[in-house]
Amino acid sequence: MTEPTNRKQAEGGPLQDDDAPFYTIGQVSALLGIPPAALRRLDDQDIVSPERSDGGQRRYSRLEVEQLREVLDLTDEGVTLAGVRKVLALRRRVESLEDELAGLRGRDEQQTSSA
DNA sequence: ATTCTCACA
DNA sequence: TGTGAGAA
Repeated sequence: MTEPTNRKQAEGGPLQDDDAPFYTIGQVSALLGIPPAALRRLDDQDIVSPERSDGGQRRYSRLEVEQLREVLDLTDEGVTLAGVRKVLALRRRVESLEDELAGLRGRDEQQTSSA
């Protein structure tokens, strides 16, 4: 294996490895090449809001860093923060609809196979 | 040394 | 969006 396969399989919630490692705002800003102030803006605008630890400092997870990359792609293309928020809302909407569809599909398979 | 909030241009 | 003051 060339990659650290430490991925959990069946976890009972949003408590995965991608949510565990927390980066400081400084690390993330260096990693993404954007000023800390920009990260704080994103948090204030409810686009990517990291958890806070002890003294109220932002702690970014891997997942949030990835979300940040997506946001940067959009803003680089000229999408405003308000627009990004809408894109994110639509993205969540699609996910929930996909889940709902998966559920309906499962129910339908029961009927179809017993018909 | 870092990060936080708030304010200003 | 970037910068700086002042506190933690």
